[in-house]
Amino acid sequence: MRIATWNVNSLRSRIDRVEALLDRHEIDVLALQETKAREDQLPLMGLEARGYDVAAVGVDQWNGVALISRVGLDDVEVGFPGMPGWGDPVAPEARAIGAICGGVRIWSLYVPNGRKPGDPHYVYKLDWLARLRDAARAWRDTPTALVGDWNICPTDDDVFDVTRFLTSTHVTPPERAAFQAFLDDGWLEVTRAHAPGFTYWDYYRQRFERDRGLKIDFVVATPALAERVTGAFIDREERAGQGASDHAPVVVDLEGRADAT
DNA sequence: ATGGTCGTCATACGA
Repeated sequence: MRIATWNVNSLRSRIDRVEALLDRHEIDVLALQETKAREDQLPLMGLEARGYDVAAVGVDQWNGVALISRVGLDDVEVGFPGMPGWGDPVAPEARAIGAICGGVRIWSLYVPNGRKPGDPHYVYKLDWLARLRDAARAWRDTPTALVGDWNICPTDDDVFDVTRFLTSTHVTPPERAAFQAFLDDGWLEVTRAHAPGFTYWDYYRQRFERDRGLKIDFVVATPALAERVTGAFIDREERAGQGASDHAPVVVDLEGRADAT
C-alpha cells in the first residue's frame, strides 16, 4: 500500500495537480492539508472517476484537511478527542481528520503554525500537540499513522539556516520537545531514513531554486506499522515551476496488501 | 529591521 501526505495549499486551485499526483505515483491514500475549502466547494468528480473516496473538513478559506482513498474510507473522525478549540475564525475541526484506509488508521493533521514564540497561537500550538499526544496514546494498539504538516523542524538539519530562526517558531525547544514526546511514547517517524531533504520551501526569494527549505512534513507511525515501511520519497518535482504548492508531497510505501491483518 | 510571494475573498490577512 502506498500512502502520501501533502500540504496542497488550496485543493481547488490545485485539483489538477492532485489528480496527476495520484495517477503518477499510483497512490492508495493521500492525506491533504490546507485544503482551504468547505466540503461543499470541493471538485470531486475527477477523484471519484478514478475510484477514490474523499473525506474532507474545512471552514471557508481557513486550514482544512482531507483524506482521499481507493482502499476504503471507514470510521471517519473529524477532530481527535480533546482537540482544543481556538474559536473564530479558525475552526478547530478543520485541522484533523482520521479514517481507516486499507486496515490502517490514518490521520491527516495540520498542526497550528504558531506565528511567533509567545504568541497566543504559539501557546495554542503547544497545547494542541500535547492533547494530540494524549489522544494518540489510545491509538497505539492499532496500526496508525499521524501524517501531515507538523510545522516543527525536529533537528537543526531540518532548517536551511537555523541562525535565521532564532526568533521564529518551528525550532524552539518546546516545539521540539512536543515532537519528541511522540517518539518517547513509542511512535516512529518513518520517512526520514528513506527520504532526506526538505519538504517545504517558502514562496519568497526563490527558496526552492536555492534549496533553502524546511523539513516539517512527517509520517509518524506505530511500531508495527513502521516495520511495514519499505521506502519513502519526497516528490520534489511537484514543487518546481509555476503553480506549485509551497510543500512537496511525501510518499511512503507499506508492505502488504491494503487489507492485510 | 524589512520585504519578498502565494491563495482567498475582497483589496486584508495568514502562511
